[in-house]
Amino acid sequence: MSSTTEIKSLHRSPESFVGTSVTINGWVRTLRSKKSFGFIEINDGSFFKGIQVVFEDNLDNFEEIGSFGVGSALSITGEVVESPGSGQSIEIKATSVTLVGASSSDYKLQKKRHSFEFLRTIAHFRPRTNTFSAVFRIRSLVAHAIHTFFQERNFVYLHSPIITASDAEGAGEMFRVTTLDLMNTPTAEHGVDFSQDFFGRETSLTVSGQLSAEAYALAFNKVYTFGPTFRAENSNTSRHASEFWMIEPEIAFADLQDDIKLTDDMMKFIVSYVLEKAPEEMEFFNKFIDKTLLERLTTFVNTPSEHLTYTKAVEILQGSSKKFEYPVEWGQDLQTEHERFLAEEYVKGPVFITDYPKDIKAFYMRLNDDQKTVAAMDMLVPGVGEIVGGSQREERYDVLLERMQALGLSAEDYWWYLELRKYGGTPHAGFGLGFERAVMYVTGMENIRDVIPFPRTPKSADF
RNA sequence: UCCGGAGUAGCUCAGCUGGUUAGAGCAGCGGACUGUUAAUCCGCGUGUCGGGGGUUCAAGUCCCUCCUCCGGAGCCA
Repeated sequence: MSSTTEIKSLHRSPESFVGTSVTINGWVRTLRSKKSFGFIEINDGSFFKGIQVVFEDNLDNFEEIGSFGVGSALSITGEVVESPGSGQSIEIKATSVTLVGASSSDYKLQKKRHSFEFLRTIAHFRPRTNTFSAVFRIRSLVAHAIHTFFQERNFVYLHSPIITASDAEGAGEMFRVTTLDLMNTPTAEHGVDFSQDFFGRETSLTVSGQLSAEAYALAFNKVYTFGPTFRAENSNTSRHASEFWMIEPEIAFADLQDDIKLTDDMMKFIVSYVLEKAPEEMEFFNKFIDKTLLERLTTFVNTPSEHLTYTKAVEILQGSSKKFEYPVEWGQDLQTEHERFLAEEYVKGPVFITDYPKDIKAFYMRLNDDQKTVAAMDMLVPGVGEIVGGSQREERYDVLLERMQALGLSAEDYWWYLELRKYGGTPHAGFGLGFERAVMYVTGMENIRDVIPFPRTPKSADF
């Protein structure tokens, strides 16, 4: 195949291409043909914008070109010229237009506006639309930003296992992994005999890599995981998916304040990175998806984040004149309406809530000196809500064991996790960032299904 | 899972207190047009009215049930 030019490079330095001949490969977005000439807008996926191609009746397949449908794959060679039209600075005057892959008139992606709901039903075509082209380029950039952030700070990227032994994580319903014949399962005294299963025990898809990350943080000091996680919860919301990606850093010799600092630095790095690398996409989101997006993101990057303790947050909520559906009471978890009020109305920006009552938080979170709260933190952002959840981990063997016993957890199941506290344990902390929620925050997209290429949610695993 | 809303043409939607041949815009197709930008102008076609059951002389419209989707809540990231 002859060398091709990416449309992105045409847009980034148009002057340098004027007068030269280029070949581009891409898909037809719109095609308008007239009696003796016509226009093709073609997009190759390299850039948010496509390029306009002019074809005239001196081409031997002029008639045929006029009949190419939206979605056709074309290879076009031509001269880059300054455009006499007002919509673009340059265009390509075609010397050859070759049909690589035909489309047809029943192509589902029409040259008109479509609802996101409809586009979800044609998930294989939606990356060819402006919005999803931008979304998934940003998603890729956010992933790169995350790796860059941690690698630059000498964190080790840990691949935590995707198949895990069950009952060792305790973060929601899990998808079972088995090779047993479901029509004829071997049974033991108390149900299915998992000793005959592939791994000789009951296994599931991971719901969190945190426990693995803790072990590795106590060897490498600074690690992060970044991979898929699975929750079999019957959650039907715009913020939950059954399969999603999570970033879970873990740092040793560190406390909750270090953890918060890391979270804040990371989030600001991601936002700055995307604003710098994808200005066209971000302007598009600001114009068509959320008109306050750029203002919100630049404010976030340039403003120190707010911190509130849970206790203080409860006081604020109780003292506000706002009427809540659920009453606010110390000891109760904050409801979505409370979190939204704090982030969207009280702080008007991202806010860290720390030191929650121990009874509403996980067993591994470090007990504070007041014996009532734990060193936990949630980062709440306007629009998305909880985007990060983290904590300083309980490093004291006896305190951890006591806490597990109080919650009825088996020390046997967590034997290696407990051993980390017996041999060279240190104060350490970490957090989990929902990758898709970060993408939603950065793009302004409101439904998690629209920031995942092929989303898995309850009752939906098409494609 | 709970609460609320919706499902009618390829898409977005209208269709009144049941009434006989179910509508519009857009997309598509055909034609016109020397510079379009979601082009414009003229012409053309399009339906298991989400599935099943029921009430009725008659159901897109009323009732029951199931399914799916959307918004909110819970669970969380």
